[in-house]
Amino acid sequence: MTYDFKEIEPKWQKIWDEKKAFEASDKSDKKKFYSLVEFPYPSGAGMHVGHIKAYSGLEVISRKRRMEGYNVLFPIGFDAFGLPTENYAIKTGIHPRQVTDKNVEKFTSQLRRVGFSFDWSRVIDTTDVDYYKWTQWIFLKMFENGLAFRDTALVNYCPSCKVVLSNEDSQGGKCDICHSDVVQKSKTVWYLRITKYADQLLQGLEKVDYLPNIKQQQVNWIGKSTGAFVNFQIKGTNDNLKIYTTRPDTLYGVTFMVIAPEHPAIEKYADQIKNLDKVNEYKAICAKKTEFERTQLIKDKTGVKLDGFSAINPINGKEIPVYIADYVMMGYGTGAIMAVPAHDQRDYDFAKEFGIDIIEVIKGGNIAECAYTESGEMVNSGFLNGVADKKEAVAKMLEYLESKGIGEAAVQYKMKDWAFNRQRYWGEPIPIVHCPTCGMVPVPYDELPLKLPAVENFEPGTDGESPLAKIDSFVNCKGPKCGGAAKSETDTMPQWACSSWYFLRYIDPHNTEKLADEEKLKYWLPVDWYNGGMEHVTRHVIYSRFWHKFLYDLGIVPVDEPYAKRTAQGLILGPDGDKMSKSKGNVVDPNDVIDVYGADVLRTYVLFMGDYTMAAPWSDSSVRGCKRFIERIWGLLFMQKGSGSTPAIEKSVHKTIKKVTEDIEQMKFNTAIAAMMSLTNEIYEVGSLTTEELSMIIRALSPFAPHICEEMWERIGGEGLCSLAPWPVYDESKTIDDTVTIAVQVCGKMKDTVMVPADADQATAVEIAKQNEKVAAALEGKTVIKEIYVKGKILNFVAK
RNA sequence: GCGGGUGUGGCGAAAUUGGCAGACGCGCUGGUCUUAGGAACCAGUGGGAUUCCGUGCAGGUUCAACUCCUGUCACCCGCACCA
Repeated sequence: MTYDFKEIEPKWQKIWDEKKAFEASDKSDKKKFYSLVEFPYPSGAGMHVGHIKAYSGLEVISRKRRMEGYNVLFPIGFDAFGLPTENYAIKTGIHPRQVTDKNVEKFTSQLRRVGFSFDWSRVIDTTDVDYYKWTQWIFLKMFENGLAFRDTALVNYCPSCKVVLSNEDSQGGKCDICHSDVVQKSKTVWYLRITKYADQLLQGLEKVDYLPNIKQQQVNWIGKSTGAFVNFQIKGTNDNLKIYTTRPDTLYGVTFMVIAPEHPAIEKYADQIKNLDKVNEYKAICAKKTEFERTQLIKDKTGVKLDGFSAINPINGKEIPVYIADYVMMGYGTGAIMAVPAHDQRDYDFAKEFGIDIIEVIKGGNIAECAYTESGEMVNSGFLNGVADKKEAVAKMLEYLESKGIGEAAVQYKMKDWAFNRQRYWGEPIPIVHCPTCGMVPVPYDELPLKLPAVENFEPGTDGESPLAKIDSFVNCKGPKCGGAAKSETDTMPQWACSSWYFLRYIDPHNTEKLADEEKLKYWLPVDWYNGGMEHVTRHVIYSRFWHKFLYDLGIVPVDEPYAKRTAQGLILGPDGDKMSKSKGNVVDPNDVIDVYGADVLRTYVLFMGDYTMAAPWSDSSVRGCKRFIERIWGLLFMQKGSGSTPAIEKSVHKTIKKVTEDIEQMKFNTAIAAMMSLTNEIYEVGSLTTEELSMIIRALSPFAPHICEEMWERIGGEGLCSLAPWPVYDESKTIDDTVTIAVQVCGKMKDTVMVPADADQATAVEIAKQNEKVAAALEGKTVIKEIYVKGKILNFVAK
C-alpha cells in the first residue's frame, strides 16, 4: 500500500480543526509555553517557501512542547497595514480593505495546507477596527505621558513615496520601500520618544536570551557612548558653545572646533560673522546633498572658517577658531565638536586640508603621518602630563571640569527618536485634533476607534499631504474640549505601529474592554520563544520592546521584557543562490511543492536543508531525498512484528530519540532529521521492528511530518491524536553501548579501529590494540614512549 | 573604517566542542527489475596512490587541530564622517 498524501493530509487537517487540537487554554494546570513567530504581511504575491521555513522552526518546538504536556500558545495573524497594499490599490482602484481581505484569505489557505499547528481561534488582523482601536489607545497613552510629540526638524523624506521615514526605514540613505534616495527635509512631524528608553533597552538585553548576533546588533543600534559635555566660551560674549566628546583627556590638544552647518549659533551670531555670504553658500550646498552623498566623501573634508567668531578653550584660555563642516551632524551630540587633530583621524584630515596646527598630547604615534588613537603617556597637557592610563586621564579631566563647572560627564546614544507619522491612507489615523483654541487635543478614549473614512482616491497630495486631508468630513470636526471648529490630524501611523504590541492581543484577542485581560497577561507573558528575521532586530524588535516597557511602566503588562528568547532563521535563497525575488523570477511557491510532494515533505525539507539560522539555496532535487525518506517511513508500517526487539535496533531507536529530543531544543533540525534517516536505513537493513519501536519513531517524527504520523499512529492503534500523544521517552541505559569502536593511532596517525569494552581501562585497550595487525606493523621496531588513552574515543601510541 | 558572520567533496552540509574529517541528503557510476524511465531497489562514490595528501592561505601550541593562538586573504550581512 502506498502513501497517498493527497488524501491523508487534508483528512488530518480537518480532524485537527474539528477537535480544536491546537487551541490554547487560558485556564490550565499545565505549564504554559508561548511561542511566537513574526506574523506575515499579506502581500498579493502570496507566501514563498521562506515563510514556511520561518514558521517551521517554532512549529516543531510548539508541537514537541504539547507532547511534553505544556499548554502551548502558538498564534498567527496578519500585519496588514502598509504601503504595498496601498500602492496596489492606487494602481488598480480596488480598496485596500478588499485587497487585504483577499490576501489574508490566500495566506490563510496556504498556511493551512502546510498543516501548521496555529491556534486559529486567535487570528488577528491589525487593520481590523477592533484591533487598531487599541493601537490608537496606546498612542494616546504615549501622548498623555509626553512620549508622543510634534517637532519641526530635518527628517528623512522619500520624494518618490512622498512620505517621511524613520531612521530605521531609511538605512543607507535609501527608502526602504522603493529604494530611491532619501532627502533631508524640514517638516513638522510626530515623534515617539524612544530615546527615553535607550538605556533600559540596553540594560534589558542583559537578562534576555537572544542569539549573540541579535544582541550585538541592538547594542550597536542603540549606540551608547560615554564622554563629556564641555562648554567653550564664545569669544566676546557670556555665551557658551557646548560640545560633546568621548575624549575629554585630549582637551589640551584642541586646535579648532567644528559645528554642523545647521547649528543655531550661526544665525544667533550672524552679525559677528564677517564671511556670512560664504558660510551661507556652504550651508546651501550641504542642504542639497542627500544623506547618501554626505556619507560618500569620507576623506575629502570640506568646510568654512567662521571669521570673527571664535571660542576659548576652558582648560588653557587659548583662542580656538571655529569652522562649519558637514562631517559634523546636528543630530548627534550637540552638533558641535572640539577637534583634536593629533588623535582623531577625521579632525586630522580636516586640519591637513585647512593647514591647522596639530598638537600631540598623547605619546606613542607619529603625528606627522596620521592621527594616533591608541593610548599612551600624556604630554603638553598641564596637570595630566605623565599619566599613561587613558581611563585615569579621562577621570582626572572630568573631575577638574566638574569642579570648575565647565563640563560634565555625559552619555549619548546613536538611536534617535522615532519619526512616527506617514502621509498615507492605509494606516491607523493618529487620534489627535488640532483645535485653534485648545491646541492639540487627544480624541477622547470613549470615541475610539477613530475609523479610517471611506475614500475613492488613495493618492497622497503632491505637497506631501495625507490622502485623508482631502476628506472634508474627516478633517473638519469639533474640538473635544471646547466644542469649537477644529481639524483632525490627517497623518497615519507607520507600518511598525501595529506590530509593536500584537503579541499581547493574541493573549486575549476578543476583549472589547481592554487590550487584554490582566490575569491572562500574567499567565502567558513573557513570550517564551520568539523567532523571526534578522532584518527586524533593529526595527520591529526594538520598537516593540520600547512599547512594552512603556506599557510596563503604566502597569498594563506584568513583565518589563516581552521576549524571553529570540532566534532568527536564515533565508532560503533561490535555486540560483540569489536572494529570492519576484523580479529575478527565482521564487519557489510552497503550493507548487505541496502539489507534487505534499506538506510533510516540504516541512521536512525546509528544516533539513542546512543550519536553521543560516541561508541556504533551494534545490528541487534535494526535496526528492526528503520524499524518499517520508515514503520509507511509511514502509516501516509493513515491517512491524509483535515483540522481540532486535537488540541493535532497540539501541538505535533510543539513541535516535535522545538525539532528536536534544537537537530540536537547539534548533538543530537538520541533524535531528538526519538521525531519523540513519535509523530508518538501519531498520531497512534488518527488515523488522517492534510496534513499540515504531510508535516511538512516529511520535518523534510527528512535529516535522505530522500528517503521515497521524495516519500511521491511527493504523498502529495509537490512542487519541499523535499530535497530542506523549513525547517518546528514551531509556538512557539503552543509549549506552557495551562495546565501542576506538581509533588507534601511532604518533598521531590513524592506523585502524578496534572494538573494546566501553569501560575498558588503558591496559586492556592497549593489549587489544597491539593485537591488531596494522597497529603491530606500525609499531614494528619502534619503542613506545607514551600511550594516550581517551575512554571510548582514542588510543594513541607515541613511539620512536 | 567599525560590528557580526562564513570559508570543509561535483552540490547542500555533519563533526559529541581538542580525539576515526566528510554523518545525512543531492548528484554521479555500476547493477537488478522493467516496453520504457527524470520510478523503485541494491552496491560504490574526497584526491592520488599502496600508505601518503587533504577543512581559504602561512605559521604556532599539542601525543592529537575543521576546532585553540598569531598573521593573512576572500565573500556575505548590518552600521557608517557618532565626535
